[in-house]
Amino acid sequence: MWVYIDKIADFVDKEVIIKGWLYNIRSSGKLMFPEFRDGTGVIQGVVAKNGVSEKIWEDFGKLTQESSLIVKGTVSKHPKKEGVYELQVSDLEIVAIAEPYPITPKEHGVDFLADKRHLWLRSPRQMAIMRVRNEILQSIRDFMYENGFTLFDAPIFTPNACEGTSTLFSTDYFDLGKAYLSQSGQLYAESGAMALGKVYTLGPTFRAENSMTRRHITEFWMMEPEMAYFDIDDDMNLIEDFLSYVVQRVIKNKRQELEFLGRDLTKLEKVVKPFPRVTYDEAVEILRKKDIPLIRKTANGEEQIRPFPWGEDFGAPHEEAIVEDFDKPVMVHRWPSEAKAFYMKRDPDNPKVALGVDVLAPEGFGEIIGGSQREDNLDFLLERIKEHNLPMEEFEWYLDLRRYGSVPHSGFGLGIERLVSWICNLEHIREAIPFARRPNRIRP
RNA sequence: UCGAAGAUAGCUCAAUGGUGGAGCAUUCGGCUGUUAACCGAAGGGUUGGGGGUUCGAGUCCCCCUCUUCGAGCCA
Repeated sequence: MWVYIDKIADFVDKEVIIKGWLYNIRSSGKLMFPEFRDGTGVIQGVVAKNGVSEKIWEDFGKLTQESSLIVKGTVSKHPKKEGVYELQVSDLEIVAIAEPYPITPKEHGVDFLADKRHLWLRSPRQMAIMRVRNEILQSIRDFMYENGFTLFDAPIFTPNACEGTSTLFSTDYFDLGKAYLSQSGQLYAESGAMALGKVYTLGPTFRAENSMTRRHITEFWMMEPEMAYFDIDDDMNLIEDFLSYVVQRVIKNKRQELEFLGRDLTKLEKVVKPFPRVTYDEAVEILRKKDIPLIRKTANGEEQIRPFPWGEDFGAPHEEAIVEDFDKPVMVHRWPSEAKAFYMKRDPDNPKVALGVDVLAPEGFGEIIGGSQREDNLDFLLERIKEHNLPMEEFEWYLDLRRYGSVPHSGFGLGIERLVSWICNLEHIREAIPFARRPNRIRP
């Protein structure tokens, strides 16, 4: 009977068939200890020379790392290790002998592993990350579904630039000129919210930013909910509920994987609502008290250091300083409107700030969510589009949403790979997606 | 785009300006409880590319390419 390794404990003393690959093999004269993996786990086999036919013994001698095979044997408990099972092998069918495998059980450099990404994904660590990613995406879908959101897929080819064209990938689109790869589905989600009330998009987005950091990829997945009649506080309430649900569910269902990745679960267990809410003004106060300055390179290459001025965006050291006193995600809200996107609504109580919110993950993982209440007034929106020098004709359909029954509404965008990086405690975002796209890498 | 470090065997790394080595992987041999098993042997190199200094360059100098790590930008 064909069984998967993760279910092997149910088959002690029974004869089973495992279909998979050879992960490693050790031999000790008349004994061999092949390790089999099948995608669900790894199990050590025991092959005794006097327990199998001469042909099977010889066949095991031919096996190389990652050779594919089908083995038959009896499941037994490990003689020394509690809770560990072995397969007493009785038969072997070689499916394919693998050529010398480039990824050995020893250490490798990141560039080499990136070149062999299609094979690297077979290592236990990468498989654990992919299982956590799967759980994260499933829990997102479940949360949205159970809370009355409708999945509303946004197009990937777009004619317009949501926030300027400098960071867009472009391609030819028949007789219609240039098409751009979407960097956000938000504007389309807003039209969905006006139709269905609560919607979300979930799909790939693209940024042509030459950012070579551990937190950037050029193609990343984003989840963007958009809710009619939600103000900025409703938006933040949703963020709390949502993030708490996802993190706690991943801990519950993927504990083994997180532990394998060396994740400190006590830190994730603290991620339950409410989250601290810090206004931009308060955040600037924190930076001044902690003496974290703004450092800028001037035109002649000199470093200019000054106390953090109101109105500037936060860099990596600032985010870290703001987050370090908290053990939960921090919601920084009410940002200087000058620095923010055209669609954000100004605070009626203080027009200098926009009703935007950024969620900074703990432990220095930085921004994982950016959201806002949207400008619902047609005239203000027209002003903003002019101020930002955006092509008015491309936004006509978007302006219609304000012409035909405009309502207050809010939403946010969540970077899936950054969430995966944080939950898995990854050094680099390249491990958070099967095939990371970065400015210097498009293969494999 | 800027700054720093780096590129030597399939991989990870050594090598005062003076005959380029080791571990793993591969091949062969040994071992009946191995755990990144171990022991023995073998094969494996245009030292990223180009130019220069020198009796002699992996090593020093210049140019280029690529990589890594930071910064900026952002999710």
